[in-house]
Amino acid sequence: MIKITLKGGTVKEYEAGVTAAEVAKDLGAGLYKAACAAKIGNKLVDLRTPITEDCELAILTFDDDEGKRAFWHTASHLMAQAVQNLFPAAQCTIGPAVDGGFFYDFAVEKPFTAEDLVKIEAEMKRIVKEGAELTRFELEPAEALELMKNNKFKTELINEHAGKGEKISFFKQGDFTDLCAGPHLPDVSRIKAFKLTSTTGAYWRGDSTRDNLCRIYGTAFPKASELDAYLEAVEEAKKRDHNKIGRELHYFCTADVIGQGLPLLMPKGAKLFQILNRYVQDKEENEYGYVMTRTPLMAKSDLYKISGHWDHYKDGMFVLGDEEKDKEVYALRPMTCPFQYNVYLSEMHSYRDLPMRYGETSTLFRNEASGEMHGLIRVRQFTISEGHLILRPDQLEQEFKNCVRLIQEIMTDIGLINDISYRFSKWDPNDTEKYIGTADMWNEAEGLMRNILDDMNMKYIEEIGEAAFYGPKLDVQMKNVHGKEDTLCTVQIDLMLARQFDMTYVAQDGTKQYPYIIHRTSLGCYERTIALLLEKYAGAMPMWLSPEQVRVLPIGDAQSEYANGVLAKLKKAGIRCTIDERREKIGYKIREAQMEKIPYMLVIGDKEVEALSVAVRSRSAGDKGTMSIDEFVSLAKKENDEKTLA
RNA sequence: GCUUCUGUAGUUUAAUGGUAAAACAGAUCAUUCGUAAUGAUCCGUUGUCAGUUCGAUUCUGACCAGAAGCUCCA
Repeated sequence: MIKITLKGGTVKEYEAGVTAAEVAKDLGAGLYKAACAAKIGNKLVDLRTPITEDCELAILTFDDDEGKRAFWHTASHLMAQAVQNLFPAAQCTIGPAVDGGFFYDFAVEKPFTAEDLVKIEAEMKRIVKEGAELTRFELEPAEALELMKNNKFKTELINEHAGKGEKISFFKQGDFTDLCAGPHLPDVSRIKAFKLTSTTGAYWRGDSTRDNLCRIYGTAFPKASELDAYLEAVEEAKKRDHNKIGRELHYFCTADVIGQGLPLLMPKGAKLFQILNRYVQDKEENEYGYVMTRTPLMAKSDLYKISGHWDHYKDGMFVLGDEEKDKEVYALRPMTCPFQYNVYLSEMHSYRDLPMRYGETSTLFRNEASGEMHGLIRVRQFTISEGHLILRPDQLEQEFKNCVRLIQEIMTDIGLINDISYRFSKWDPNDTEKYIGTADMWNEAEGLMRNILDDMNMKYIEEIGEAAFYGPKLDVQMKNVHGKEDTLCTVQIDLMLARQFDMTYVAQDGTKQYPYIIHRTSLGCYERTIALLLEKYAGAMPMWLSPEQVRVLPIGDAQSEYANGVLAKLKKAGIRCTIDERREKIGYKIREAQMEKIPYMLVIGDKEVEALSVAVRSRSAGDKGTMSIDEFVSLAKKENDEKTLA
């Protein structure tokens, strides 16, 4: 007999060799029916796994993240089976669970169409009705290769696993067998509600030089109502898409003749940019000891050769001129680093001068691949709150922490602090081509960063191969309405580029030393942040970020003089406001202001003129009644100055 | 760059191998109105370039642009 400790600390005894499924059944029929996978200790296992020794056991259902993934993963096998039945020539490759569902990649002659998806769904329904059990079995690599000999993709995977001396595990349901590590549901019939959402291209193993596969995305749930709720939530989220709302509300637009990835900020977008920019610059200068630079938007290729960009990033740069023909070739800058380094290089620095904190509102140009552009989130020209800190090694920790603190303060003020996550982006030691410097330097830089992050008790995920070519990064990540994650801000430790540029300081002992460098952004890329703010607030910007904060709405011409007086008072108080003096009904003017999501409307009629007051309407709370002009001005000013987010 | 899809007025949407429709927006006129749409009149369009055709917005191709995904993202 073995002792199994369950959730909540209950201990039960079972025969050795009992499976997790059997334990679940023993605990309750409901739990058994809902079980998707299990966890023994910290190890995720299939429900069929026999348990041979004392352990902690958790039965995972669809409500657990890992249970969901097993559910979706099984759904992907179900889909693969349906595809195999309908398109026998389609070769299966891989099909994992992802956030919100699953996909499966197939090698096919002709990509699937929307009609094909409908047929595949119908076939899946038929299979579910039959209700095949899934069974797991293992083979020696040679046997596995024999079984999958007609599938070059599976063969490649088997050979890789075999190289590690592993047995090869398979899952089989009905007549469909797939190479897979699991875990899986015991039975496909549990997958009651599913939808195939889209079909797209994908590369084998994510490598653009290899086979182009056809991917089908889908999602699945135990209940139809859950599926409906999910699909509705996805639709709702899309309504907040900055690319839609930002254009509708006239924050930005694009023009075919100007080019891809080159959005135009309209007056409202430009105003929001200015609000954020002034706020960031003031904060950096007044609270964090930055000095500003203003450096050129382009440079000779020589500069990028020193920085390493010419070797590591030339494809991503807009080069002006022809290297073959022209004596000198220029390129638009894809980053600010070497420009600010040259500011540093222009004079001698003592250890007493450090840290030097250079900030710049910096416009950059990156020649992104044509399929990459997305609204304001991925563009070819953008402006970031750039900064480089030149430091002595002993200053690294403090300065790094301050960079993180600055970011956190800004994220708090603009209301995104609870929407961001942190990523520790490391180099890939197996892909040294992409990086400069030695393994020792990388280990040192990453060790320094890890210590600081842990010292700050920061929660972060680690990602290999996401580092900059010159150093590790702490990336501040945020998801857009489509669930796609992008980097908002970054703080990077660079022990390498000071050497490339021969940047030095004179130490206490008179020797020349190489400084450490921190590359960082505080608010990140303005365009991207504006995009994510639009999505966060569905266009209804908090007062302090609203391009137009108050609109004065006189009911008729008779109130014009008084209304303009109110406008002047607001302007004097620094409130961004306009007046709508058109001869329209008040309901019409209100509707427009409401749809433009202006925080406050001030209705002015004879009563207000008489009482020297204003009738306040808020976009969220509606008619708030009348108050004196001064009362409203101080209320508006307070909300603006305190950066109220509600 | 790759896969799939899309492109009709400023915007949202309709229709068609044979003169392209509506709403909103805009302009003009009238209306001076109390918390989400006053009325009338006018204005304006098939992304671009080729091809097929007597005739193309419709079919085909290329290009341009947009969407989702892949790849990429210093």
